[in-house]
Amino acid sequence: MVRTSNARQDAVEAAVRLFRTQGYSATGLTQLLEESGAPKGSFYFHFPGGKEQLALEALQVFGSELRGRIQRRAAATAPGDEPAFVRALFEATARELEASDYTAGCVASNLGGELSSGNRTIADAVNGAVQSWVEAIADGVANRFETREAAITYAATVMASLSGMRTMARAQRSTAMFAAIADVLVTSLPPAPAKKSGSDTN
Amino acid sequence: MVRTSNARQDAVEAAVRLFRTQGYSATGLTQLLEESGAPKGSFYFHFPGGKEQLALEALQVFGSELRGRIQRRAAATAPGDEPAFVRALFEATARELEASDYTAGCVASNLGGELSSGNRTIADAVNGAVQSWVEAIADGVANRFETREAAITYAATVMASLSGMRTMARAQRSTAMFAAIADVLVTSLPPAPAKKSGSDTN
DNA sequence: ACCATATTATGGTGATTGCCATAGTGTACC
DNA sequence: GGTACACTATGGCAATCACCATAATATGGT
Repeated sequence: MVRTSNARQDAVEAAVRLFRTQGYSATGLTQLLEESGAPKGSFYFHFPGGKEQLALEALQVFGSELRGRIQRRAAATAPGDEPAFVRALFEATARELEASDYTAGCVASNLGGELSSGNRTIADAVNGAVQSWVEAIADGVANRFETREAAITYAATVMASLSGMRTMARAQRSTAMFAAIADVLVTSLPPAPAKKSGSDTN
Repeated sequence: MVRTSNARQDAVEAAVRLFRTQGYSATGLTQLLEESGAPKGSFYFHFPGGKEQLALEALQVFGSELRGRIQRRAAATAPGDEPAFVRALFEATARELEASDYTAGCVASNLGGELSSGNRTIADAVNGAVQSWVEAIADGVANRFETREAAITYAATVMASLSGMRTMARAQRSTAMFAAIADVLVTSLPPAPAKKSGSDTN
């Protein structure tokens, strides 16, 4: 119960929202604090690391939210249902884009594009978030692959496609391609294994 | 030879370079003009539309350069060599990233991420560039598909994966995944057609 | 009631942002 | 040699940038 103040959380949530729609550099601290309702006076009390610290926390929050959503879908995927799992990932992204009128970008993608070249700390955090999503996707398709490495490779392909499609769809203001592209990726999913139950003794 | 001044071209080239590594908002006009050697006094003479016009021209230049590279590879692709074409696209992106020490981002991706939500003009230009790349990729794999639509869908998948992988690789400072991901996409390439020569009368 | 700490207000720092008006210089053509 | 036009220098615009020092206030535990 310690102390009560939602200023910190408000600021981070606003950062997530704004970094998604306009990126890092275009988002000023003033706009951020105004929209969040958080007081300006306490910003450097809560975030002594300044704007960069805020970005790291926003990345963390956005990262684990998305990871949670993927993990939930992966856990609900029965052996054999992997195609539906892959399709659901694209479907969910498409719905989110439509619901947001194509403003829902990706924090990791935006921060990465602007800061990967010059800020190793942020680059590492971006990479960490992305890798956690890849792992979660790999969990959802693991049954189709013999090695973890192969599952990771496939999951990375799905992740890259999702990220790239999000960017393309935002510019195009259309989600028309999502379903068809999910089909392409389902095509390269290996057939379900014979389940080591018996008949394949060699 | 009308007039001679490379100020315009210098500015656009610097814009391409800087928008690739740090994006739009993080790139100030001062930095841009300093690095390009172009004089500050004539900026609004050459670009009355200001920074946005510069962005549109940078997008145009970057877009047609990349399209040219894809088209050249597509034209050099013999029927049956489509897997090599797809692999070459990933290979080229990987080499470019390594050569630039992972600073070589994508102008369209960066401008899209920062401005798609609020600037329809830029969003349309981004979409135009991306669609031209998709078309060019589709030309390179056309032999494997019965309809143009199917080729475009596959090409869009490749494009999205390339874009997403570029972002991921920049944050990770590694191109280790590129070859394996190209393999995944080659897997979902349909087999070469029987070449309407004879044996398939039905 | 008191103290320690958590949180915020206020007001300002210098630097930089994109943009522009005005004046001037260069070169080409007649 | 003079006119027209392409180009650039200069200087400054108001606005915003991230950041911070200082002081005031709120709120907890004791």
